[in-house]
Amino acid sequence: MTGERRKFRREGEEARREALIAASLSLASKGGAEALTVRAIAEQAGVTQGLIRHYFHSKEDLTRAAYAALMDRMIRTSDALLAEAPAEPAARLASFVSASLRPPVMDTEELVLWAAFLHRLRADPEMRTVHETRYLAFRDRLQALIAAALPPGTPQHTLRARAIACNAVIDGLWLEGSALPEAFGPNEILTIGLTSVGAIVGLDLIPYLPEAAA
Amino acid sequence: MTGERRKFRREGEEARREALIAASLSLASKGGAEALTVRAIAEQAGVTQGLIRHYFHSKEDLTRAAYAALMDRMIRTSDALLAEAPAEPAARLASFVSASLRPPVMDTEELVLWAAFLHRLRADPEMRTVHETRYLAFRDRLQALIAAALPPGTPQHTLRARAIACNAVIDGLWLEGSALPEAFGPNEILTIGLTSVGAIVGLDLIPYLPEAAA
DNA sequence: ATTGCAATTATGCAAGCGTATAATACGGAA
DNA sequence: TTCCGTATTATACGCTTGCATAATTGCAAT
Repeated sequence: MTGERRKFRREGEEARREALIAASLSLASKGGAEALTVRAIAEQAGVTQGLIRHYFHSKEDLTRAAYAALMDRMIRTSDALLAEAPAEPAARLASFVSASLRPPVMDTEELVLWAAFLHRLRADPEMRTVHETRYLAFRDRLQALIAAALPPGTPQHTLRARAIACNAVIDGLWLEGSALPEAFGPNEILTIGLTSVGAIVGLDLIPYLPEAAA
Repeated sequence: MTGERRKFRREGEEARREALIAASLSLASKGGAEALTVRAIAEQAGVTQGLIRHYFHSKEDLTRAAYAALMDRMIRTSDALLAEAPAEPAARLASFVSASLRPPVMDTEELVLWAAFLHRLRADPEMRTVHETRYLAFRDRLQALIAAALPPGTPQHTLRARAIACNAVIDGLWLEGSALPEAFGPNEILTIGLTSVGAIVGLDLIPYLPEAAA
């Protein structure tokens, strides 16, 4: 007669933390920051809300962990791509650029997800650190790719400047392509990305444009 | 003895709407989207919260109006700059780029402000339209500047592609410079912006680098 | 089987949110 | 000076939020 108490299984701490983080990212990618309520997260993870405070100090703590996990996932995805990329330097650079300007990276949900955490960077030093780490990780990879594609002996400050610039084009195109997908033709962003990264570093990357899908 | 009812003056509808919009933008630039509560907005505007619903259909309606006002302000600021810019095409292009990569445009508060509205673009078609309008307005100005600086007869699709690319570099540098100001040297972003926009359109813009402040 | 611990659920609470509505007082019209 | 429309304030309601605490139950050790 009395309230039927919900059955449950005991999972390890690690599994529960991962599930809660995954639930947070899933919700944030669809509904932005406002979708991140303890009740919604718990439901998505298949638990009740009390568990959140059992495994995380606060909801903000979970949010930070989710952001760190997201940044980590992005870096690992990128590294996995590079592991399978061609060996030729210019081709490697082109694959890196292309991958950033195509789904699933260039995608409205990905933009929403990123934006969900963006505003917290201002006041939260820990999240700023995570953000900076990821930004530098990407830029360093880009700089290594650029260095490999240019004549040896190119000065370090030139490499740094070009990496910052290329990273900026990619970020800008990603942002605009994700926010206004219908404003651009198929492959337009991709073509422009390769062209302008090529112009900045002084290479022709257009031969490496992947064959299109329509 | 009874509650001292607050004194007030009757302002026109226009003044009150503007005050509420200004209050919204001021709060959002410091505290992001979560700072936008009807009570905080009303206090900042020097009124009580009931007035918001008197002049706006809902808080969401006020938010939309504030976003539109922000976009409008950005465009008018840019146009005012161009009105005072030098006549020579390359110099004009360089001033446009420089202005975007310096305070008060490149600024953490400006980024927070922008991010406060970003997540609403997903589900709100009206705000998407406003966003698209501003994006295209900027890009069109950039494209006109590029066209003026290049030989006449440059094909339209080339101009479009270069405008999209330049806009992306500027956006990307603005984003990164606003989010991580301490990660770059003084004028580094500015120099990189002029260099890479120059590389994309095929001009040398470095001579137009404004003299620095340290 | 029994026990004991902690993982998990259930419940409640105070605060803040947006919104609705009623009461008030400003200021132009007469 | 009075009066009236409405701009403005005051108050309250219902809902959701994050968090705290108490009650339960799965499960490993014995």
